[in-house]
Amino acid sequence: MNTEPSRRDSILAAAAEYFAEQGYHSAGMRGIADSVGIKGASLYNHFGSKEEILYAIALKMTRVPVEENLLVLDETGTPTERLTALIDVHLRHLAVNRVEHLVSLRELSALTEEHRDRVVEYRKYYQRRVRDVIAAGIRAEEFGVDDPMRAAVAILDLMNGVSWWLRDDYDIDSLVSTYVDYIVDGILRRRVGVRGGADEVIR
Amino acid sequence: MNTEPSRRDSILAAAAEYFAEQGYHSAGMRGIADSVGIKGASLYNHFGSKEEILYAIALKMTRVPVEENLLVLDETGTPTERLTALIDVHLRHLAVNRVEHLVSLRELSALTEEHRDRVVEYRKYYQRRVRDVIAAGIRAEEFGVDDPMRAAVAILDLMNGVSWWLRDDYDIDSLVSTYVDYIVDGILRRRVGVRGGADEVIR
DNA sequence: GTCTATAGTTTGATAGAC
DNA sequence: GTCTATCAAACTATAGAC
Repeated sequence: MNTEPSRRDSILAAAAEYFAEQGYHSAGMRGIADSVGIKGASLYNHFGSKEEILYAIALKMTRVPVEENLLVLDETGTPTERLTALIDVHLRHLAVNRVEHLVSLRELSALTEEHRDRVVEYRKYYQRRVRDVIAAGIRAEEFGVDDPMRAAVAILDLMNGVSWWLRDDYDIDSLVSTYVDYIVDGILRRRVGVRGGADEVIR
Repeated sequence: MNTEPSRRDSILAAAAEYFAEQGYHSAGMRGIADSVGIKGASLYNHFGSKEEILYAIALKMTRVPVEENLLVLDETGTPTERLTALIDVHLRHLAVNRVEHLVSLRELSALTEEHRDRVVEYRKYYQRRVRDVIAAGIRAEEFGVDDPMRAAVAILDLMNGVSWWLRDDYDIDSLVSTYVDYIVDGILRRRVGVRGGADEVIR
């Protein structure tokens, strides 16, 4: 098995770093090529255009979470357990791919309309799946919120905000545990069983 | 009193719209000028450079909140009351200046180092003030979180995330009320007085 | 304060040798 | 697949007439 990163992957990694630091439109093909150790023109042997590089990054950061993170929602368990598992994998995936995540959030408007639509579709699907597990939690009387979609948007904003400030030396286990707490026991106000419903707990 | 917007203000509004839509580096001086109804060269009678336009937008969206929003933290009241008031004014300010807010969040890296430092300083100060009122709430046994700074960052990510998706016809009163709930009764797990502490309520 | 005209760079992308 | 050389276009910013 070959562990060498392909040239294509090297380009994507260098471009993501560059786009994150300077912004997509400010970063030039020559700069990206420099980081990889080749000349600007050689990039076009691997990608048809600069926008296709951005699209590859954005697609990876939206399709992979849909295909991998969402699997934990299909396993057996209560809505609380399944959502907790999703928060865990979501934040860990974000932490491992922090710059790519930041770029795909921030540079969405730089994509062609067709590519942007594809990316947005994945994001909306992810959002709906989060909404659905929240709705299931409400029906199971585990969660105490009114509007599952609004809660899903808030929760995703909260988690994705991490990509703006996360540092490499940050303790991810601690981050995950805190954010599970903020979301499941906090925003969604997980009910406590015998102690009564959320209405008694709050206000 | 003159209610006409100055040419300078018209430029800022048009530029913010343009930057929000296309991104700072992609938006050209000609396009901004077109929106205002003048030629590109005329912009330089009002701003020394394109970057100064961005700086004016970013500065307005960081200095004004510090000078105005934070006033509510100095009024009398419990930490819960003061933080609730801050969430209210923060979200309303964000809603009124949505595109400027989005631009100043997203295009921070396009500022010169000196300008970026100034903007970041305001943001950090704002963050510290939020942290402080959370810390006061913990001491008063109103809030049940461990790390006030981490909670402050999360709360600001949650609120600022709104600028990515808010639409003009959104019901702001409802938004404020939901987010106060998410934050004060949710993330910070406001204690309930006689019913016992957060330890009893959660888990 | 706005205009026309343009300087001076830099950009994304292509052609063709090797 | 990488290189050198280069094109055409777009950019920010300036000069100078009005």
